[in-house]
Amino acid sequence: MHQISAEQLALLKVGELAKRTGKTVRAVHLYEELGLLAPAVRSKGGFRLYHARAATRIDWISKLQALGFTLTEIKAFLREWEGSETAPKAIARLREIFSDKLHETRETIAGLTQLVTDLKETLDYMDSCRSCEPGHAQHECGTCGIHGHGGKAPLLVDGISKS
Amino acid sequence: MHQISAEQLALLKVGELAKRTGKTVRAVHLYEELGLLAPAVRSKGGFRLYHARAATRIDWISKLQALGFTLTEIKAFLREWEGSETAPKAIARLREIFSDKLHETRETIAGLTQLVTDLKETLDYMDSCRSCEPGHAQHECGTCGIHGHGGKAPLLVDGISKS
DNA sequence: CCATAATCTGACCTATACGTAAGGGTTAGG
DNA sequence: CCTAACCCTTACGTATAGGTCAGATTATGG
Repeated sequence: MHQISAEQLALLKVGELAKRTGKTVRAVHLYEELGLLAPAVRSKGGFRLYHARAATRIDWISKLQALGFTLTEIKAFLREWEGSETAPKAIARLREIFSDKLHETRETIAGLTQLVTDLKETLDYMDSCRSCEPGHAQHECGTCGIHGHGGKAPLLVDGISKS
Repeated sequence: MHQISAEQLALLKVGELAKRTGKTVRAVHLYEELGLLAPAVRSKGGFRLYHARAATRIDWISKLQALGFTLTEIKAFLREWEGSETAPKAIARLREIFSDKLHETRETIAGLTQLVTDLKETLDYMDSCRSCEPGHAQHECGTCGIHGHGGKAPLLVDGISKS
């Protein structure tokens, strides 16, 4: 009698799990090697079998990665979590980590926002290059006198000319 | 007569250049290996001597890196630039690259902004854990019933519990 | 002339997150 | 039973951006 439980019916093979999470099989294997994720069971033939929650775990990993955490750091969170005796302690630690990352991410956004401004200025500057005559050689850029702004090119343009 | 020109007086040794740009000497060396930057001259003993514009070049590199370009890509820009015959062509190409990156950066910011929202929600959720009794074990998180929101924990919290 | 700080070249090391190939079982369906 | 599609383990490869010696040479102020 080879009974199959409802549990087992819901189990996913690694390829399925990968597809659902947008990762590759190799990535899932890696997460396991690093101790971030383990299959619920193995088939008698050795296939990894996961239940649906594994996808949640992987989505979680992905989100942390997007926040800039490395897999090694993520592993550390898990170990800390597992090592915590009480819930309040565990949550407090996690809160601290997330709170720090929140600030960090805001700074990152601020930095990128500044870069967006720089890019826009740079594009504007380059737009005035449209009145440049095709006869000019590229190494003459910066000496054309076309640009009104006191001739000062933005760093993103200035940096490329003659070292 | 060992005359020293005004030009030479202004030259920087690699350590100086590094300090001014916030990079390490090794990084400057690397940029040279990759063809991103070259010293104006060498001292008779072989020391690299740069003029001030080298700092501009390095700042430019740093900015591009912050935008997510790799050194290899940056090198490609330089080669394209140098290979361009006319100024308009060269500028047009650069404009395209920057324009693309502008859009990409905006998307990156949007993504990070969403993550900031997620983090805030997650922190809020965790705040309600303060009423959690110390008696609770961390693996009980998610089953405490304290949190009002239909008990649904945010992914950033949910992902960490039992795989 | 001397000592100390800075530099030089060359070469191997590190960390991150997988990719890829090899050689060989396992599943599932027809 | 057979076969295609998957999966397994092992292990080396890749790209990025430097870090870190090591042994030798140069620059410089006293």
